[in-house]
Amino acid sequence: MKEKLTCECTVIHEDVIKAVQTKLPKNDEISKVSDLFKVLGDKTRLKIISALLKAEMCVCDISCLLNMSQSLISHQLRVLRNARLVKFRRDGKVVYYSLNDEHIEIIVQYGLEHINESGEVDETN
Amino acid sequence: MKEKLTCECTVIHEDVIKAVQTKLPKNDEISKVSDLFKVLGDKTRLKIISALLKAEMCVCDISCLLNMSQSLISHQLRVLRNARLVKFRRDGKVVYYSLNDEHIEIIVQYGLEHINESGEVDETN
DNA sequence: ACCTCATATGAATAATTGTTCATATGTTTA
DNA sequence: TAAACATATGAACAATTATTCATATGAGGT
Repeated sequence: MKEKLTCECTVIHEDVIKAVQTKLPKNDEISKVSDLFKVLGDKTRLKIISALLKAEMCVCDISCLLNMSQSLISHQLRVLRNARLVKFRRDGKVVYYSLNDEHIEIIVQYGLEHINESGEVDETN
Repeated sequence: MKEKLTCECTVIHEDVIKAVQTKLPKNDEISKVSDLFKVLGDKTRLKIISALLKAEMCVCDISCLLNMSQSLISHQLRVLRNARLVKFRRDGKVVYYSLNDEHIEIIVQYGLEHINESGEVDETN
């Protein structure tokens, strides 16, 4: 007879569960990684990142390039800064942003490969 | 004299903007990639993915393992299915899920490396 | 000291997304 | 065919997040 765990359903493969249980990333690692992907999972921010992959740019440049308000770009740059994806330097009134991490290019690159290989994402829920 | 573009601010580096402009990914590529990261940018889904990295599992297994309701797991598996991150096979009443794509492991791996190297994410807005 | 310009930010609103609850579907077994 | 169980799903609600608008900050030039 199978025993119940904390969930509402009968455990089907307790051995598998036990084996996997010990190998799961820690909760706070999961948190951090999902926060990272959350930051990458936004069109505006991904456009900013794509731009910064090509060149260091100031807020105004990015705003012009993407045709989005300065305020929006500034807000999103803050999110990118908090996630340590971008760094900045100040030169007089102008603040220049650039990417902070080589991983980002690779991650975004893999993302592109994935979508190019696996075809359309099914948007119908 | 500098000319105005569609944005509200004076263009500071028109040359940079023009150079970058041609190299940006297409809008629909940006959309698809950000959709992918959006899917990865959720703790529950990332836990499911982490589990499936280790073994094929049925819905009930995952639900038990993560101590989350069957309904929640099922909903999130649908999101993962729509994004083609997981595949499934049915065996009687039981539906087994597994990862659909080798990229995912690499992307998640890079995510982990990023967060381990760049220290804490600043949560203070 | 004042004006201008680049950037940042708080607060309000709009939009999206995650979770729960109730229930439906589909398969197996009695 | 009825009961039992695994999974799926619609609708409501809760929570989070993106965007806008108004305004603040901070630096440079006059």
